[in-house]
Parts: sequence; structure tokens; C-alpha cells
Amino acid sequence: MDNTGIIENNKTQMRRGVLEYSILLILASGDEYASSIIQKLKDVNIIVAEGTTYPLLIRLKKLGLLNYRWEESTQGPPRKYYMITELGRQQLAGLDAAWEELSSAIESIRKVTYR
Amino acid sequence: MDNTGIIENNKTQMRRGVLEYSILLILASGDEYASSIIQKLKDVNIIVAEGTTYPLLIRLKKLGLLNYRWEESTQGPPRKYYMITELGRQQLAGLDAAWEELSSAIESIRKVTYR
DNA sequence: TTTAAATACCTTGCAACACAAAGTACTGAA
DNA sequence: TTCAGTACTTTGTGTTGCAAGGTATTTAAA
Repeated sequence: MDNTGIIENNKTQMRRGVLEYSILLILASGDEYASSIIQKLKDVNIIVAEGTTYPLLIRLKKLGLLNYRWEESTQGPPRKYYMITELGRQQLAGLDAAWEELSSAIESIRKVTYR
Repeated sequence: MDNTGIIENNKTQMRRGVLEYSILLILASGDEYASSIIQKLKDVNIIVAEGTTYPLLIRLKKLGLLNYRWEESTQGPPRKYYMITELGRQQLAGLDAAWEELSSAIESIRKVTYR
């Protein structure tokens, strides 16, 4: 049995839960295109694949949390810059609360365990 | 479009990521049976369904992270007490690190956003 | 003795979604 | 005109949370 696999798999699971939240957070401080979002996440050790990010952005657009505009690049093909909508900001506030609730829940379980 | 649904769905996503971790944490401080684990999670506002918990415990058992023993109850049917194995404790240490990495990642993105 | 309520555990089918892999398209330099 | 770099997209697969429905045990009331 591959033990590192158990951990790796679980890191994926954890990442999963906060991906939408992270992306909304990033877009709340400025418009970005997909590759740049992926890079910003990588900078804080949240590794996410293209095949995850693109469909997710499309989904958030469909839900009305994001919009996008095309913008020329000086290097390479045009970029799809995503921006957060008013609805997106409202939802982000809810996710903020959800994150705080969750992390304080985990902290309280950890306290009991590592007394 | 049902907006509360977006949040609810995402809380589910977040929960998802930390479920195995929470359960290992709980079992690291003492043996418990499934209903009791569900209740302890509910106490810290992590709501998880039976249909999630039972298959998960079985999976963790198969992976060798948990074991169980049957124990009579003074009220109702016998209970399946789960206990964490040595391998489980090793994996838990890895999940601890993963959790700290993830939560500090989120905090650093939040700092940029809410300057 | 039968019925009901409480407790506990388990299974099935569905839907969501992360990701690897493969593909399309644009640009500029060799 | 070929290649490398950048960017966006789609398909298929595997995992897994959960609602719903089910089985089994115990105790107590009717």
C-alpha cells in the first residue's frame, strides 16, 4: 500500500474545499486571467491543475459570481481577464464566514487532541 | 437562482476536505463509535451525514488507519468502537502539516485581499 | 405478547468535481 | 515554415458526500 498516497489524496481533498473561495479572494483584489490565478495559487503552495481551474471559472461565470473581458497580450494569445461581480462579493462574504467557522472548528478539535 | 445554495454547496466542499482529518483527530484522543463521532462533529458545527460517515470509517479501516472492536451498550444495540492505528497516527501527522500549510495559505491570500 | 420508539449500523444510486491527457489557437523568433 | 511559449478548452475517469431506504437490537408501553 502506498502510504504517501493517502496523504497526497487528502491534500487534494482539502484543497478542493477551498478552491472556489481562494479564487474569489484573489479576484476580489483585482482582475486576473486563468494562468495568472494558477500561478498566484502556486505561490502559496496551493497546486491546482488547468483542467480544474478553467471549468471552475466557467462555472462561477455561469453562476453569476464572475464576468470576464478579453484583453490583448504583448506576448502570446489574448487573455480572458476575470472580474468578480457584486453577487460574487456577496457570496465571498458568506464563504469568509464559512472558512472561519470551519477553521475554528478544526482548531477546537485539535485542542482536545493535543492537550 | 438560489444564492444560499451556492454557499451551502461550498460549505459542503470545505467540510469534505477536512472530514478524514477531523475523524482521525477525534480518534487520536480516544476510541469512539460512529454515532458518537457524528455527534462530536456536530458539536463543533461540522454537520456530516450517516451515509458519509459509515463508508468513510470502512474505507479508513481498509487503508489500515483504523481498527474496531464491538462493545455492548447498556442502551440499545452493540457499538462498533473505532480506534486509530500506528499507521493512522503517522498519517495524521502528515494531515496536520497539510492543514497548517493550507490554512496559512488561505490566511496569506486573505491578507492581500483585505489590506 | 405485540407494538412502538430509540439507537446503531449498512447499502444503493446519483451528482458533483478534480485532474490527467489531449487538443486548439495565437504569437514571435530562429 | 517550423518551433517554442503562452493561453484557453474539452473529454473521460475516479473519488466521494449524501439522501433515502433498509436491517438489527433493546427497552418499555399498551
